[in-house]
Order: sequence, then C-alpha cells, then structure tokens
Amino acid sequence: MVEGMVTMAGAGRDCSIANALGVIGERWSLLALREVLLGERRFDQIARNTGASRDILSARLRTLVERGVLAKVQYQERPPRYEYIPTEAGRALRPIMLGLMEWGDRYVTDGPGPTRWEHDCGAELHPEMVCGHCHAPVLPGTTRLVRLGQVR
Amino acid sequence: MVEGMVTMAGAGRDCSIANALGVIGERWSLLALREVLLGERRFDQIARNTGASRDILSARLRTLVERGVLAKVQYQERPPRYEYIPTEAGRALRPIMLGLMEWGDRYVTDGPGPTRWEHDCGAELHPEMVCGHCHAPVLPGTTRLVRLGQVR
DNA sequence: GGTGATAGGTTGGATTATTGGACCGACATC
DNA sequence: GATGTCGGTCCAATAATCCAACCTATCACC
Repeated sequence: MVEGMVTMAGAGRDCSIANALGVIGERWSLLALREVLLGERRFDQIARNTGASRDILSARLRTLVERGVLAKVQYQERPPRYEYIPTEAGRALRPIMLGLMEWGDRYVTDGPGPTRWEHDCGAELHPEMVCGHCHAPVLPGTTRLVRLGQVR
Repeated sequence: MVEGMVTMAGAGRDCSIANALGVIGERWSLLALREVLLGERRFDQIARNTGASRDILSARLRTLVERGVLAKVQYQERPPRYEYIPTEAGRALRPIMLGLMEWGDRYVTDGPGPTRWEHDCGAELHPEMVCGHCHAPVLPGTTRLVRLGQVR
C-alpha cells in the first residue's frame, strides 16, 4: 500500500544513493520531475509529455509531494485546479537531470541530443562535476573513501 | 521478456533522460553499479550488499552488460567464475552517483551521510555541477533552452 | 569418501506493480 | 444541448518482482 520502493530500506548497504532512489527512483518519477522543471505543471500535460498512465502518474506525484520534492498548489477555485511546483529539494535535482541527459546523449541516444541547453557563457551546455571546494574535476583517481556505509 | 522499461521508449518526449533511464533506471541497476564502482565485482557480494534478490540481480546485470555499462569477465576457469567490471560508460556514471549521494545526504538521509569521500585537495567531497566550458556553476537562471525534444 | 564453503546462477509459486482504457464531477465554450 | 477541459479514480488483464529453495561445479578439510 505504501510504496514498493520503501521495502528497499530494509536491507543492503546503508547509503544515501539508496535513500535517494527510495524517493525518486521509481519509474516515471524523474520524468514527471523533468516536466515540472521544464515548466509543465499541470497533470494532463505531464501525463501527455511523459507517456505515463494517469493513475500511476497520480501515485508518483503524490509520493513526490509527500517526500517534499514537489508542492501541489491550487491555482483556481471552482473548479479546483492544481499545479505541481518544485520545492528546493526538487530544484536541487536539476544538476542530476542534466548529468543524466549528458550521459544519455553520449552513451544511449543515437545522433545529436534531442534537447539542448546553452549556458550564459554562450557555449552549448555540457555539465561537469567538480569538487565544491577546489573546483577540480571529480575524476576516479582523485577521491579517497573516508567512510563507507555498513551492510545491514 | 525483454525488459519492461523498453516499452517506455514508445511514448512521451524524445529525451536523453528517458533514454538513460531505459538503461539504468530500473530498480537495483544503480545500486549494483554502485557496488561495482566501489570495487565489489562478484555476484554474491553484489547481492549481499544491495539486498536485491538473486534472480532480479542476475537479470539486471545481464541488461547492464548488454547495454554496455558493465563487462562480464572470466577471472578463472574450472570452475568458471566471472566478475563484473565497469566500462567507460559505467565509469561515466560516477559523477551522477556522487550527485545522487549528495542529494540523498542533504534531503533524505537523517544525520550525517553514511558514506563520505575526500578529494585530493583535502576537503570532504561535496560535488558541484559546472559548465564544462566556463566552469561556472550551473544554476537555474544561467541556462537557456535551445532545442526541446518533441512529444511523440 | 563425506561435509561444508564458495561461486553463480535457475526455477517455482505467490505477491505486487503497471498498463490502457473507461468513467466521473465540475465547470466553460460553442 | 453538445462538446471539451481538467484532475483525477476505478477496473481487469498483464507483467514484473519477491523470496526461498534448488542446482552444478570446485576446493579445502578431515
């Protein structure tokens, strides 16, 4: 009844990746969020643009609201109409979406990427992950594991 | 028989995020990849550390190999034993995993993150997404949509 | 020779999730 | 009055997932 993904917390490594996926890892969740971040905030439009069936989308939006990724706001009375807007946590997923897009463009999608962004600097956007402190790229050899979550 | 996720390509917006999720978006796929990137490359160990059931994990690893994210390499004969190692595409997902970890630490996990990394510069790793060209942070107001995938 | 451990799965049966489509109430517009 | 929009819910059929048990093969030990 709750959500299947929740059972995931019961075993495996204690890990924020697993915890994050417990919130946004179910099918359609990220695609719904993609639409909201693109500015599509109405149920019907999100349904059309993702291809999700309406009842699953309804369930996903509900969990995303419960978990604080989206907020559901009434924008008119009579008849009551709602829109979904991203919370701070939702907006914080934007870099991850762009990272996924970059990865998909490079390793999955044939031909040029169907969606393209330009940065303020004028260049086509190809995001890169850097250390928040020294701003050097985060490459495999440049990090050291300090502490690892235990397997429960 | 193929994979449920594949049907996703049939509708919705033409989008590399959706395409990427078609490869790595199923449950357990990213957690299996997490273990491989942490250096756990044997089936039993991945099963224990993720908490996935063995048959599902077996299916997920097979798709990840088919799709070029992992490679399955025999490391001994008699009895034949295999290990899973990341391909270039798999290693390219490391920044996304770190981004997910950062997001989970901040918005989902209670208390301090269970897993922590240190960068070469000496600081605890808090990755950040920047423009690959000018190296400025990718903030919501600093990008412009040039082209958007069509809804099919 | 027998027992147990390790490795990498497969099989079966029960439980859940997902799907597409139909349907609904409250309007608004033609 | 008919049709359309919006934000969903409900339904039956299908598909995926889960867990436990089992299997094959080898090695180590006694």
